[in-house]
Formats: sequence, structure tokens, C-alpha cells
Amino acid sequence: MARQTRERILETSLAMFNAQGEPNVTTNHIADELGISPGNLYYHFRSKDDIVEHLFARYEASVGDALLLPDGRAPNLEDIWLQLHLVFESLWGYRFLYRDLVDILARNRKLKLRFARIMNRASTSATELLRGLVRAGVMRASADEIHALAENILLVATFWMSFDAVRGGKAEAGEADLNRGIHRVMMLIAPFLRDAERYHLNTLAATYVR
Amino acid sequence: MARQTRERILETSLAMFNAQGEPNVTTNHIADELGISPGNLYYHFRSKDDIVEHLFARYEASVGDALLLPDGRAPNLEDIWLQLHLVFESLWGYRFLYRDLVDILARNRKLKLRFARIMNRASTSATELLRGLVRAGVMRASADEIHALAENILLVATFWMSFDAVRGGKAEAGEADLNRGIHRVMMLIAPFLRDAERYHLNTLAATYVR
DNA sequence: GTCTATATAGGGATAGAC
DNA sequence: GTCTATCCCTATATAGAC
Repeated sequence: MARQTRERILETSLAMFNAQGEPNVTTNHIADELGISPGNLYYHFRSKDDIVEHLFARYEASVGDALLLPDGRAPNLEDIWLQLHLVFESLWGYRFLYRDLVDILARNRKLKLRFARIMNRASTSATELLRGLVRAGVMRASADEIHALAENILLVATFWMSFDAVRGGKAEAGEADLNRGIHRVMMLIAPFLRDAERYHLNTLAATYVR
Repeated sequence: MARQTRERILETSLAMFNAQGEPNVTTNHIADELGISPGNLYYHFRSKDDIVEHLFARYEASVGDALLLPDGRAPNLEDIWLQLHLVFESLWGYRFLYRDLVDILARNRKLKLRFARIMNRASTSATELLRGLVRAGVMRASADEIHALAENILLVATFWMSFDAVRGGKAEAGEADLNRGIHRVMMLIAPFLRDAERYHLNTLAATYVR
């Protein structure tokens, strides 16, 4: 059952990291929660960081998939909202990374590089999509505006979870946060849209929040 | 020289927290850096958190000042950029808070409440300013759009420092980051502006970055 | 693979002399 | 006010028996 214990460690770690924050979850806590000994945990993973790195690999794969552009015809607005949803769900699954992002990346160079690669892919992807919208005449924006908008989308995509954790007093997080995050990005794009689409989006967006 | 040691502890702590991150700076490190004993440090402050709380109070005062709306006539765009600059400089001076915001607030309820109060003030202030721009005809936006925009401004204002730390590889931070942060907020507002102002802002903004 | 027991290290914090 | 010495605790990680 080696494989199974290893897998359970990863799953439990992820759940506890997400719930309590990675710095506040010790290897002993994880072992306790699983009902195994700390020694056993260290038989399967060399270090706590080793666990984090394996979880990061899964995060990487998950987001990587979600970022894949559905090729074929140029995506329209509906396609974009769908993809946005997929990406945000991926991030949400590994929200512990974002909660202490600066510290986690500061203490692990490899992860910092890998994260930078993901960010670059996301940036390229967002820019492509926005350019597509401009070409399709759905949106009006200069090259500089597209660039700034893409960066702001990345910023919001990176920190909407932390922002929700810090804003408002509601303790429990969940799907509502996801919708709020998506809503934020929509409203970032809205003002660049043609009046018809802008109006439609504002209507649609209203269903996302509150 | 009691007063002076106390003050030096606060100043040095702030500098070290900002440079290395609060979780990575121990009370012993601070004492070492100052050339005093750990015991002496604990004579002046009951705990590490006590130091953080005193620094937070200064942050609170600093941001509070910067958020004061210059009353009298309704502010124009120039006034707003100036105030934005003031606010961001305040935040920058206490950037350690933002680097580990979620953790710091999660472990200290009082600070969480006080931070929430600042956020509410900032939200009100931003909304007021935006409404002023709409009334002045400089900007076009629905009530919902203003609300969403204000929230996104808050999000960017809260995490632009972390975003820069995590994006791009440049190690050293400084004034360039400040300008990038301000630029981001400008570009959040730009698409809502009348064409004349939007164009002018894009020109102005170009000097802020790169 | 899994356990018990323990090494090692470091951080926060205090006692008591000066 | 300041120092030296030290306590206490918790976290990561390892050794060696089962």
C-alpha cells in the first residue's frame, strides 16, 4: 500500500494547506491527521518542501491544461468566460500557494522559476485572446492598453483569493469567492467592449455576484 | 536613552521586515542588528507581535493621512494622480504587511479589524472620487461599474507589491515598482474616461513605466 | 512500510545580576 | 536600561527496531 499512503499524504497535505495555510501546517499535523507516524511520512517524502513541490507539479499540470487555447476558430466572449472559469477553478484547488506566494517562492528558487513560466504562458494567452477580440471588432483598445489590461488581469487572477480572505469578514470560503473572482476580471474587460457587449456583460455579471 | 532604544527597535524592525519578510526576521536577528541583547529588546516590547502592532499603528496613521480628501472643490484627474502617489508611498513604507498580509491578519484579530476599517475608508474614498469624475463628465460609468472598479482598484492597491515581487526576476525593488503600481491603477481607470482624457492619460502613463 | 524514540536546531520569551 | 544565561516549546528530520 506504499502508493496509497504516498497519495494520501499528498491529498491530506493539500487539504490542510488550503484550509489553514501552509506555514501553519506542520509535518506532524499532517501525520496526525492521517493517523500515521512522522517517521512514516518522512519515509515517503524527504522534506516538507518535497511535498510542496509535488503539489506544485500538480498545480502546474492543472493550470497548464486550463490555459490551453481551444484552437480552431477564434474564441468569442462566451468561450473566454468559460476558459476563465476553468482557470480559476484550477487556481482555487491550490489556493494555499497563493495565500503565501511571496514566501513560498522566495524560499524555493525552482518553484519561483516554474511559477514565472506559468505567468508568462498566462500573459501570452491573455494577450492573444484580447487581440482576438479587437480583431473581431468586439473590443476597442490600443496595443499599450491591451498590454496593461493583460497584466492587470494576471494580477487579479493571482490575488483575488487573498483579497477575499482579507476583505469582508466572512470566515468560510467557497464557490461564492470563485464567482466574485471571475466577476472582477469580467469588469476589468467590460469597459473596452462595444456598447452592446458591454451592456450585455453588465447584465450577465450581475448574476455572478451577491 | 529609553525612548531612543525603543524607537531604534521599531525603525530597524521595519527595515528588516520590509527587506526580508516578517516571518523571516526573528527577535534575535533584530537585537543582533541593533547590537543589543534579546533581553533588552523584550524589556521594550512584550512580544514580537507587539512590535508588529506598533508598526501597524504607524502604517494606519500614514495611510489615514494620505486618504484624507482635500476638501473644497471637487478634485480633477491631476489631483487624483497626486493622491494616488501619496497613498502608494505610504503603503510602500510598510510593504512587509502586504507581503504576508493573509497570515499576519489571520493570526491577529485586532489587526484584521483595523485593516478592514482602512479598506472601508479607502473604498468610500475611491467611490467618491469616481462619482466626482462622472458628475464632472470626465468619465462614463454606471453605478455597478463604479462599484466594481473601486473594488478592483483596492485589489491592485493591496497587491501590486506582491505581484512585482513574484513577477519578473529583478531582485531589487524600488521607485520603479511604485511607478508601475500607480500605472496599473491609472490603466484601470483609463477606459472609462472621455476620449480626450483617455488619450492624454495613455500618453502620460507611458512615462510611468519602463 | 511503519513504528517509537530521539537528535538537532531555532525561535519566543523570562529571570535575575549589574 | 541593559546584559547574560537559560527555559520552554515546537518544527524538521533521522536512527533503528519491528
